[in-house]
Amino acid sequence: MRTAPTILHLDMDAFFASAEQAAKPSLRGKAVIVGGLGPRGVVATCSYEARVFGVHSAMPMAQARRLAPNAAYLVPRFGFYREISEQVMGLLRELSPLVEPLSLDEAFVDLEAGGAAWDEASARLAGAKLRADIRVVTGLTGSVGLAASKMLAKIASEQAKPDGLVVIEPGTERELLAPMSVRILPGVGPATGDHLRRGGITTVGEIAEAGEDEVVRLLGKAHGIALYAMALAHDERPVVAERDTKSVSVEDTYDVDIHDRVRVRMEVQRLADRCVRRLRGAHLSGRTIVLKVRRYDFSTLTRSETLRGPTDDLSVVREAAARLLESVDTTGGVRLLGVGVSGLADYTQEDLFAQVQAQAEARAHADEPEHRTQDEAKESAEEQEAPAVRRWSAGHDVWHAEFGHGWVQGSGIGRVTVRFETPDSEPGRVRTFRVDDPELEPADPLPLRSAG
DNA sequence: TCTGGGGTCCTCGTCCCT
DNA sequence: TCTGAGGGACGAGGACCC
Repeated sequence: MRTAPTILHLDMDAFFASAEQAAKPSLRGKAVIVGGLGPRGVVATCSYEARVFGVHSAMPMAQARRLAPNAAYLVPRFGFYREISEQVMGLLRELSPLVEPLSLDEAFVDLEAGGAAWDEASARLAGAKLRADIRVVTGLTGSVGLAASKMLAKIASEQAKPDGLVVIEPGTERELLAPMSVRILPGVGPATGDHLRRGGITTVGEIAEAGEDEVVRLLGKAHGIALYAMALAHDERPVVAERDTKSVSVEDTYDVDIHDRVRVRMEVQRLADRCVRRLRGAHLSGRTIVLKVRRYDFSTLTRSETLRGPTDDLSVVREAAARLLESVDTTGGVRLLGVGVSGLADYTQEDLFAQVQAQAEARAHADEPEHRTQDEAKESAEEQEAPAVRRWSAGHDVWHAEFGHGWVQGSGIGRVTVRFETPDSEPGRVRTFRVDDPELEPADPLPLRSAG
């Protein structure tokens, strides 16, 4: 255990919503909710103004609309968020080579490894400078936690939210943790929380008092031992810069349950195609094919098949997925289907013919980004469905020959409403066009800070 | 009032081999 | 040939995280 708070955890504040507010002056200070807008969508992130109404992440969108009917509802734009994220991660790497991104908006940094800090004062300084730099480069705010371990640094950044910096001084950890809910510990979700509560444990201090044997009895060996250590503020997990991908998967939730078996088969084939494209994009192949089915009643089952060797062959994955589907009863309807590949290798043992074919197909999809992260799948789902009639997604950027740069505020019954403004303009005017207006075209997001 | 998408890790049961 | 123990691979599901 290190003796200085030199592990930094950065968490961008309401990241997707803040990025949208920065890009769209008319949304600043307003309730903004980003997420799936379909009938089964959920909230990905919402602005602090929306949280006042009780809206929060993972809430069904229908419920959010009831709580905050006048909020701005936007579809996530992962490409845009990724660009901002890369700028932020760049700032983190200036502090240390040991940066562990957890998602687009979160990361750990080992300040000691980079020589950026060695004691509390220097760590505090590095954290403050980072927050200032993020604001200059992106215009957004991030919260910073500093502590002697990853777990505590994360708890500190949670306490710092929004737009703050909190240091947990070594030696004060157990005292700080004791009164906190067990849910603060990593790995304690609703189910584990319930188990502990039934055992009479609701706070971190009570886990420490109960003793390791009791916690193991309640939760099982691996989980129990790990959690007991966390409750004593023991967390030796290092900051790891590079992590190998363990699996690649795609899944779709359908607006309406699918009952037709033929359609289910077709969807599984489509998902297999998308999965293989992602796999090849990352130059990977895998041995185990997984089919996921969520039925009408939300019960979820998976079926998997392990091949003799790794593959990235489309027909092999398609056939395996189709075989797996035959063992699943879908009468009653399915709301979600997914196809995944695990047991990954960075090469295949297939014959040369398959390799050549793979390369040919990869070239056919050369317009896809080379490496995709989990966040990009949602985006690709939309890219997939290039419709015959142009579809304008709420929040996406557009260009109009006469009025210039704007974004889609809403669309329906043959009309699309656009607000014309840019990150550094005043809140703009709204105009409505026909969805097939030839002067209107999709546009790339503008940078949040003008160059120079 | 319903519950996304992409991941990781763990547990448990089964099967097979020694 | 039968029986049991132990371990590894595999398959399924649960929990959790962002």
